[in-house]
Amino acid sequence: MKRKLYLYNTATAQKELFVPEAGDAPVGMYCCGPTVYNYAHIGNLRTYIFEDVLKRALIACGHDVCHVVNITDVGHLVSDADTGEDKMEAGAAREGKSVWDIAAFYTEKFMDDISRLNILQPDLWPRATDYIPQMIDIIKTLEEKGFTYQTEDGIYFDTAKFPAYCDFARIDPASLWAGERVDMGDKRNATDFALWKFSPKDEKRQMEWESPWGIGFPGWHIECSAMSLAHLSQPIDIHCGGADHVRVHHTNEIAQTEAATGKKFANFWLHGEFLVLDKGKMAKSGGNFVTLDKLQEHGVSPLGYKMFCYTAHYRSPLTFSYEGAMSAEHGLANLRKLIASLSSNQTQAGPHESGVVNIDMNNVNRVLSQFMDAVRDDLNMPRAMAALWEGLRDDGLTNEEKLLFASETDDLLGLDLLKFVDDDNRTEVMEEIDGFKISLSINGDLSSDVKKAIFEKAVLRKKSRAAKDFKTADMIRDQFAGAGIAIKDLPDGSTECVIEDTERAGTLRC
RNA sequence: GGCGGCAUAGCCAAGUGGUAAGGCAGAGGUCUGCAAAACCUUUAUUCCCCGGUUCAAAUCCGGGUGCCGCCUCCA
Repeated sequence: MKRKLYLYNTATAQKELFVPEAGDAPVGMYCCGPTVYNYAHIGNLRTYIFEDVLKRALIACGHDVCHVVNITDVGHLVSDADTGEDKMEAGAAREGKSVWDIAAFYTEKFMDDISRLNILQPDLWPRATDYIPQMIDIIKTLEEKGFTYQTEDGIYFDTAKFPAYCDFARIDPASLWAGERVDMGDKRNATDFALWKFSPKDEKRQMEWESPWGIGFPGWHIECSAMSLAHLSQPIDIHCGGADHVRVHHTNEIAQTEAATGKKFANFWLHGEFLVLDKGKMAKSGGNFVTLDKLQEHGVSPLGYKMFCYTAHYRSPLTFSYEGAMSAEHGLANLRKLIASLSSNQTQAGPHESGVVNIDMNNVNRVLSQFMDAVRDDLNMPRAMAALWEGLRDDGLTNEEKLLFASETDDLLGLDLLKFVDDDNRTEVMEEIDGFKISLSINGDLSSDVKKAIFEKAVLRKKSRAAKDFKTADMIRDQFAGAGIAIKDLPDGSTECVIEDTERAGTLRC
């Protein structure tokens, strides 16, 4: 049985009930992917995080999904509508490598980012350069139908011949002229765009192909039409991308695809808003971009950043700061600790008797439906996260019920919420020395020498405290802190030393 | 210049007519020699400003101010 999912459709400018085109067949979901000429910054990544939630929500609502994300490894021009350098070629020149090397390198980096963010792998990762024949076919069809014209530097789509051109972005073509920023070149209309570009006569491009019109390379927009049509049936159920794609890229995709096929291109169009800085947006060209690695240097993990993205709705700009991202990192750590505390079997809260499996699905479903209602309402993650916190603190649920609830929500969130539950890597060593109970909680392996040093110092601290020599006791605590060891004096009089980093702990000596 | 969006606590932000979610940070408490950790409690009479509609407005309307995005490669 399918659950209802409401999504905001850019094409109609309203929330609509999502209905797949083809009944029980997998939902076709096409997401515009990266241009692999540089690292992805966290603003780019925000969009893939939103698309991941969308995909997981579709699955949670009972749909199968065929998810396609393209890799743009050719044809993206640096500037000036359809003139100027190709991004790939520029990147290659910058780094002294071939364009193919550049593409391979940044493709791998991007996939690594996706994996670190715990984003579900797309079913297909088509690369633009593998679809040149399909692109040429579409352009040929457009030519036959009279939608194209040739200029000195390429084949162009004549937007004047596609009257619905302005519908999607709700633009007034006349107003575009007022901007005085459109370099017309030989184009007939400001909105016309290149389908095929000829290689420059005086230089050899690294990426170029034969075509009926001459040696050259494809325009940027045609690749998405070719790759989406190659793998998904038309109309595509859902087409996604960043908000910046509405006006140009997606408008052009719709024009060329619908002109060529005579059919509707896609039913639902979803767009993720930008991650913004105090002063404007994050841009690859601006040099102010933050990568996942840079975030980690500031103490924010990839999943901490994902958590940060969940604080805002995907259709709202989200203001980035390290402070804000760090608060999400803390929030995620608190969430995991809270969830881990549910599994410790010494506490048995809740209205049920201990010793039996304390799970009443009615209770789990009650809080889970609060969470899912928010998700199903156009992916309202801020509300969903609030529902998660409230569910975990609901007195009407047993720990087991809460744990199941957390596990279910994590299928949607992908935050590794149960990370601290059943942490097999952590070992406990307990010793009683001179009447003092000391336990070590170790994450990894620790040599017996270091263990001995820790025990000795911990005992010395206890003795100092007993003798009211707090100066010595506090000094030892500081030493431990310096070695990444947290000391907790527990209510039963014992002391626990929590070792997070065994390498740092190794610096401690007797 | 044209089009669109936003303005809610120290920070990130939900909330589109019925009396302000959630997270982070902060404060107080329990515990402690002091801490840490944990737990408990608490934090916007008010939603940029000025008018208006309404029994009722953060939410609707008009005006103003400020910020941002798109129109150019962009997630």
